[in-house]
Amino acid sequence: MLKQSNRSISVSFAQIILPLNLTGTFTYKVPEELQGKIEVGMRVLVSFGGKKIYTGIVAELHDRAPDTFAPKEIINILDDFPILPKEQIDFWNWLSDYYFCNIGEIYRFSFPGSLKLESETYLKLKPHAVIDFQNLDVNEMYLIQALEVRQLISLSEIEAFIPKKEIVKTINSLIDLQYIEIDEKIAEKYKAKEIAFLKINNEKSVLNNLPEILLKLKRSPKQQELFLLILGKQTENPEQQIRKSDIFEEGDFAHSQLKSLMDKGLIEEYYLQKDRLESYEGETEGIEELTDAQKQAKTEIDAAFNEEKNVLLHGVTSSGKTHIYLEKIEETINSGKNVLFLLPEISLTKQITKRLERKYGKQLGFYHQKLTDFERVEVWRRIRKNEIKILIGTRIALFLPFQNLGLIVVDEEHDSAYKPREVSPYFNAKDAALVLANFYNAKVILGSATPSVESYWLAKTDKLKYVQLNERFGKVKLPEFELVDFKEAQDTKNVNGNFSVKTLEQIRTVVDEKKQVIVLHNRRGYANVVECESCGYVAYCSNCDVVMTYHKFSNELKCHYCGHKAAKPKTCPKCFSENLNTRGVGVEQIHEEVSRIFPESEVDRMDVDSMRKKFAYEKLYEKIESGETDIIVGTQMISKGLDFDHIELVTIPRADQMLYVQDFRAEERAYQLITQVSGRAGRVSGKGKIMIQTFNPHHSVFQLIKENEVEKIYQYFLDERKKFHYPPYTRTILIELKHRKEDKVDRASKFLSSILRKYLPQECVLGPEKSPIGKINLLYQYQILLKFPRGKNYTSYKNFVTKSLQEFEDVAAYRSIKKLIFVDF
DNA sequence: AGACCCCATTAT
DNA sequence: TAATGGGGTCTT
Repeated sequence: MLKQSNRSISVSFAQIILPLNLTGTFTYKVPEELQGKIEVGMRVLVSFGGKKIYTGIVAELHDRAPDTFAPKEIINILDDFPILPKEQIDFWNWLSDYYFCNIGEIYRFSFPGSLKLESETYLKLKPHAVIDFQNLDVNEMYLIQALEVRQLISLSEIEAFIPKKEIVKTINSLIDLQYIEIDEKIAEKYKAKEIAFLKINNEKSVLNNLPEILLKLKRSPKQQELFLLILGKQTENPEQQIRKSDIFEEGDFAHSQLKSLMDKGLIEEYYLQKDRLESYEGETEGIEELTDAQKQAKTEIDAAFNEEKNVLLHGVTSSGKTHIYLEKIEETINSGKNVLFLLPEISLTKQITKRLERKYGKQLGFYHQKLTDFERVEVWRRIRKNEIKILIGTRIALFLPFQNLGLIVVDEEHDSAYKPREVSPYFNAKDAALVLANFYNAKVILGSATPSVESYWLAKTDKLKYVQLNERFGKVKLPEFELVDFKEAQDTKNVNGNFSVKTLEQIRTVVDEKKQVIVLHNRRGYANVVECESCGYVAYCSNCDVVMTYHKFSNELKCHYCGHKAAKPKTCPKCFSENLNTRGVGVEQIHEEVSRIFPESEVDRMDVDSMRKKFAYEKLYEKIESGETDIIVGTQMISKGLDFDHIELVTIPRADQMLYVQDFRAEERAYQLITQVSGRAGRVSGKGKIMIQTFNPHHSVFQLIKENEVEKIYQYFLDERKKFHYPPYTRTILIELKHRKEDKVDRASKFLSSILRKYLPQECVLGPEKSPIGKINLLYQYQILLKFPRGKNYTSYKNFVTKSLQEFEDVAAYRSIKKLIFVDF
């Protein structure tokens, strides 16, 4: 009876999300036999375009027949249960809507590749199918015959003997006839990782006949040695499995020797499946008790959560934000819910991971961009099966199929790695986390020592609960700031290269005490520009409108935008003068200088270029931890994750250059970078010192940092933002148009902005103008900036933007123009 | 994204 | 005159 009534809800059509960068979802017909089984969130196989078969996701089931086209049928369902929870589908829809990106793009970005089978899907004969060859056409016959010979055939292999156009028709017809089926097990590209182990075959009889066996092996001493090694291991510790790879690592054996032993029936090889994800196996331990200040903060968080409010936890460096996270994580887990812990980059997870590992062992999972696809599938499955209680991951972890999410922690919420501009879809993981949590009815803690101005504003306007922690753990003193007037130092000739004598003396003092020094210089390479002194020639990138940066270490010129490399010219390519000079100081040069001034000290460099080699980061990390390194010279990289006990001085030789970037967030970033890197100093001793060299010691940002009055600093930023109509007082959308032909983008951008002006208030549309970097990778770029007042109208403004973009799209001539849309950037 | 069609440029 | 390739269109 129940089944009957269920069936009366007609679900003859489905909206399918395809892994393609196309607008919207696609309508397919649900065939009769799938009608009881299909559910939203399941994966399905559908054919799209010519012959291609894709894995789509059911976004919606309905019975509204389309009237402008005849929908194709869904070929098959791939899951018994929805692989994607409802909350995730809501989340995808929100992202697509809010960030003007196609839902298929989100699907492609967020789903492990091997869960999206394409034309490599395999077909097989249905067992016990009785085939009536009389009624088959030629293609169907071919396919059946091929399957009788080969058992399994992939879709792409079928192309060899069936015309492309006929493939889908043939398969569909044979599936209809119940002759063939899609082999799901094989179709899943994912395979569990297997590890080879060895054991003595029939240990009892071997031990009984040992003398004989050894005699037999007498003429092959290597085999005997190998045999005895394995036998020894097995009898010594029968519980311990013997890994094949360990044996070959321990002794100098050849695989042929093992094979002979196996052929003689003495040794047996067997395989065990292994999780790719290494889990911590050691003991788990409890959390240390909170300090009074931390307890107070935690109480405030509890209160906020009770009022259904999310939290901005603003805690100075070393105040023990992690302690508080751990408490809340513990509570969430105890209440039966799961936790997502977001970090800007996975490489900085050392400390938090160690602490969580010790406590939660196997219930902890990791998920980030650096995992292989198979590793991703493993984590995906474990989350799906609710086996992971805490997941530590980067922004991509937002897309895992959480079952019962109770808390999301966004650590270092200000970090720009949460909104990279390089990869689409262009979403801000911090904002997305708030929305995702809402769908799951979960709570969020945004944590940072230097919150973004936007988050601070949300907290101050009561949209987030503001919780502060302003003393360092153990009441350790905050570092002392000193602004060094570099102009004055120059005038009084108290300068050695890029350093004032005063700064150098301080470095000397700290190094002599066997403490460590950080030198921050946030510019890659050796020099910005290579310039000809005679004719003024400057080396430009051949693909971009930027000068090439000189890297002395690799002796080449690099373009930091497209990656183009060129040899450093010995003479000027224009006038052949040998008078080539460099201008602009990069971190390599600072490193060289510091090494020269402190020849007996160990000076190391830390930037993306020197950390490119595998384990370079880990090696340097250890070197610093062990105290071998005296002075670390690096780019912004050093402001993250280097929590060492013996750093007592941080110097920034050319602090001004951080402020002179054409970006309304430049000052905010400078503040964050300086504060973050300062937090590395004096974490234990409380004797940290920061020396900032500047030509403008009276600049507001430096003065405010020195004063260290948080409220004043943020008020300053907010005032500036308000004055120039920037976020959080407005919402911005940046539209970037790119094309190889400059005149075409120029015209297109003018056209698009004229459409936008038609619908939107004039003051909301700025531009078009040539982007600050006019050409990257041979593409000319123009931009239009939209600024909208916050408030209810935003949605209607956004709808007009969508409408304008559609009108723009309608012009055939402009369809080849690349459009990038950045919301809230 | 990928298949297909149309048309222009180019080798033969 | 055939061949190659770029650009544009369409896919449910």
